[in-house]
Amino acid sequence: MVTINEVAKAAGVSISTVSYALSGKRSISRATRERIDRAIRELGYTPNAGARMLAGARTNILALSAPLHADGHLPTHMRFVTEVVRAARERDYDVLLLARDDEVTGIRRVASTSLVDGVVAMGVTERDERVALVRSLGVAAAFIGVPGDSGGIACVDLDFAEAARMAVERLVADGHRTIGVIGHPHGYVDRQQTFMARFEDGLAAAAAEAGVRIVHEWAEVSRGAGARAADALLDAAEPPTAIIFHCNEPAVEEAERRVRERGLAVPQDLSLFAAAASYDPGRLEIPLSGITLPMEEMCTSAVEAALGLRDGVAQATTRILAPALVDRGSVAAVV
Amino acid sequence: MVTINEVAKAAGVSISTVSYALSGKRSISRATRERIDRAIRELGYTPNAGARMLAGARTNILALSAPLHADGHLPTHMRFVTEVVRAARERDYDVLLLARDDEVTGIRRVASTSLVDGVVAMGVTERDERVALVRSLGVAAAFIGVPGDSGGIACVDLDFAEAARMAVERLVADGHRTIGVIGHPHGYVDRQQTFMARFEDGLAAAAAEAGVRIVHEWAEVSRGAGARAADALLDAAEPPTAIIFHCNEPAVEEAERRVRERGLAVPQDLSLFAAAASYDPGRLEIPLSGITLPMEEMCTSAVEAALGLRDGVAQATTRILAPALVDRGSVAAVV
DNA sequence: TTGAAAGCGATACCAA
DNA sequence: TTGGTATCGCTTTCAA
Repeated sequence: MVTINEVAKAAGVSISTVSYALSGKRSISRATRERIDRAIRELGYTPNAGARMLAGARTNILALSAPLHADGHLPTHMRFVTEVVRAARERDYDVLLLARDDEVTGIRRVASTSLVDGVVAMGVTERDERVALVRSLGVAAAFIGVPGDSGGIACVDLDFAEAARMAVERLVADGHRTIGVIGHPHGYVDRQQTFMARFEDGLAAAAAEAGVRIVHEWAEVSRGAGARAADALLDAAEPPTAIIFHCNEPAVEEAERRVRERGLAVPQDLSLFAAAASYDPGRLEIPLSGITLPMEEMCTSAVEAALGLRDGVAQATTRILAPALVDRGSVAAVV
Repeated sequence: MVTINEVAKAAGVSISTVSYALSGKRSISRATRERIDRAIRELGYTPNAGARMLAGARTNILALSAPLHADGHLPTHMRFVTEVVRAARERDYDVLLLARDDEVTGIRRVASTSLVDGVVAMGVTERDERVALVRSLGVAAAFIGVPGDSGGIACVDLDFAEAARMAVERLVADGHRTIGVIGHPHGYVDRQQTFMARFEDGLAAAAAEAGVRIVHEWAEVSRGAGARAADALLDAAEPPTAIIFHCNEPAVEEAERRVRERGLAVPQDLSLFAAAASYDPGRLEIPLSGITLPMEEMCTSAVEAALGLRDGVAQATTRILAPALVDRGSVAAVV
């Protein structure tokens, strides 16, 4: 392995000069810089990561705590993971993946050994044990999702309450008075994934204000659950005239198919709205008006927060992203 | 941060003794060991990762090169990733995820800086540039999939040719003479994912030997592709009496639904077989007889290979796993 | 069974 | 603009 010593020797300078040439932390004469660059190129030198970690203060590695549940949606999960990797790489960071029951203990391990400079946590719950953990470890961290006790830690999330409100208000504006909602598997609520409660609160508040009725169904992960949820809503005595989807893509696809099978035209007979979609609602069989989860921004923001907090978690703040509603013609006035 | 020095001081021993107590590389008296353990516990000591990497020869980090294509199946991809993480963690290794166009260049980066001890590569293609790369870098590596030029490198894969042969032979044994095959998106073939050619070769060889006809369709990722493929097969002048699925779960689900819609009973009217399934064919709407991809074993084997090769890539070998056929009643004799 | 000390390969301070 | 060198925290050889 080529070391900085050999480069220095080859370039006829001291190792500190090579180091500074590499980091750019002090000015180097043109001639010296060129000699160093040539030596580096010719020798094929790459600085040793371990030595850098030890001597420098940083590792240029970020940990991603990515818990996956049995009823979780793998494509959604994977998109978050790859977006975090992208954002990290754009900042010259590598990502260490903590998964498979190692999402919590792994944080302690990699942080206490100074393997990583920061931690990004996804799949955040209301009483997330990782909050206290990163606090006690004093490691820079950012949560994708807002836990109950978020004081002093960095979080980023879509404004789910506002997303729900916008969905309801959009439908109410078109005269809908009974609105169906198909939600994620109920396990999401049970394990207190934070966005669920905030979405539900937003729904209830907006519905109360507008004086409209909300009918709720939950689409489990099993095959046919989306269709069954749609049936349950539409078979009711007073069926909704609009449905808000707050569930994963497979359930939406099934529901759309069932709607079509029932001979209902969208939006003439039934309005559909995708809320906080982790997929592209514009590419469904029936493209849906709605709000898409800003994954890219969420992950970018989380990575930046996890890297910026060099002095610990104290200065961190919560960032709530405003939902953007895109109209695709799946919502219309009640006939 | 607590260092080994402080532990040594607190325990009243030298740092080398502490180090050896930690690594277990030389025997320590019971009394000394207890004093050290207590000091470690009381001080909350955890060895510094950077220092370990620098002084020791290893980093306890493994890189996972995980290319993802537009037509790739995210759940399958994710399962491979998590299985690699599991296998790595069981061996006290962490996984650094290389993705998002960094699957190749990332290998060079993490290997040349000695950030990782080994590399596991998935999504292997026939002429995979990562093969030459790991060879030139001299980094320990293991491929999940067998590239064209696999000499001297570690690979592990299911025996796709044998899987195809078993599928054909199973159907032929029940008298099927025209067999339909629904394959992965054709992009898999175009980019030369190695398992595709081997599967196709096995199919062709087995069909030729048995003197039966193979009719091929490819299910793209678009919605409805699985159903269309099934229709294309069943609408033919001489429709197959059996279908082998060598595609992802969504396509299989669609095809099954279409089969049902066409009023065909399985296996009375049509036999179905899942070959090299990345999902559980037993949990489909119509449970399928077939061969499941042994992901767990593949990933475990890859991780072990990537870790075992301490002296470079020279002693690596290819490991081909035998397919296991499980009968679930979806195949029967032609009427 | 234990200790002293020489590295490992960088970074960055202090001088020049 | 550049060089010398202490330092980071650990592993491992060599001695005792």
